[in-house]
Amino acid sequence: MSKQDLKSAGLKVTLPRLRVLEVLRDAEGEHVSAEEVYKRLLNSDEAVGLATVYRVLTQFHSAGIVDRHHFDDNHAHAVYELSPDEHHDHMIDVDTGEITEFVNGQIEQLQEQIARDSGYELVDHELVLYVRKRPDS
Amino acid sequence: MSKQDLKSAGLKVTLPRLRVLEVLRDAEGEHVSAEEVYKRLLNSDEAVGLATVYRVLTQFHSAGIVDRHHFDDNHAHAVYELSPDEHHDHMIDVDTGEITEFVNGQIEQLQEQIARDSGYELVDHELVLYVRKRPDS
DNA sequence: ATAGCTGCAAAACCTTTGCAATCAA
DNA sequence: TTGATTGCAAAGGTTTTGCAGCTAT
Repeated sequence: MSKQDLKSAGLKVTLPRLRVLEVLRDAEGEHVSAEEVYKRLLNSDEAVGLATVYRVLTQFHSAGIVDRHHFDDNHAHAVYELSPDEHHDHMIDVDTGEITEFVNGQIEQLQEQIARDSGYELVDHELVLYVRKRPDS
Repeated sequence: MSKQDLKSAGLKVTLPRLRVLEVLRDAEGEHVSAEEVYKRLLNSDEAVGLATVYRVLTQFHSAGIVDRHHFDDNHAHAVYELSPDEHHDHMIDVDTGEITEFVNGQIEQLQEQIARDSGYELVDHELVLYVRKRPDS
């Protein structure tokens, strides 16, 4: 239950935080910016200030509740998604901007190994493939 | 020779562009921001306007002359490096900010395969490992 | 000659912050 | 009650853009 997620992160259960969580849950599979979260809340009963959206998303990120990405497409702005149970990576169509998610255990394993071989432990990682539709053969 | 690189990219050979190239070449192994390139040129004979540095770096990036990264560390600014002959990935120490480069053919191959299996061709990719020094065992 | 390039200052953009009022615990 | 949270507006930092003058070809 989401209220519990907030409490265990040391965050008080407030309406704005629940609203942001709600938007993220409804955005399943999408990658939304702070601005986008803000806009989606404007159309609902209880709006939330943009500054608060930014603050809440940052707190969620620190708490491991959401993942943040800086895709090279969206030059400037960060996008967020609820942290998935199973980690996944991203593939972005450079022509359409469409984002596909994928999971590859072998790559995950290799990353662990590379870090270990260099005397590190892997804390996090980000893999993005920029791709283009292959002409039909 | 670098002048030729510019010409084949459809860019006129101008002093500002050569200066930026020079800074990037001298920064071998570093990952420098536009601001940083600008600063390094201030101390030289021929300074270059900050706007021009941004424009030139963007053009170089489009031309494939430089790689651009948005590491999650440098929250805001992008960093650049001359495109290496052999592609490499990055490992960032989350405590110190230190960046290490590495190459792993197996991962490269898997990426190609993932893209192909989804009907895409791989245009580019970005892999960053966020790591922490392992306590000595 | 002329299309492209540059510098400057201003604008655009995303994100953070100060502060007074409000709220959860 | 009281420290945390919020909204607003202002500020901050990076990057882009308009424009008049300059330059490479």
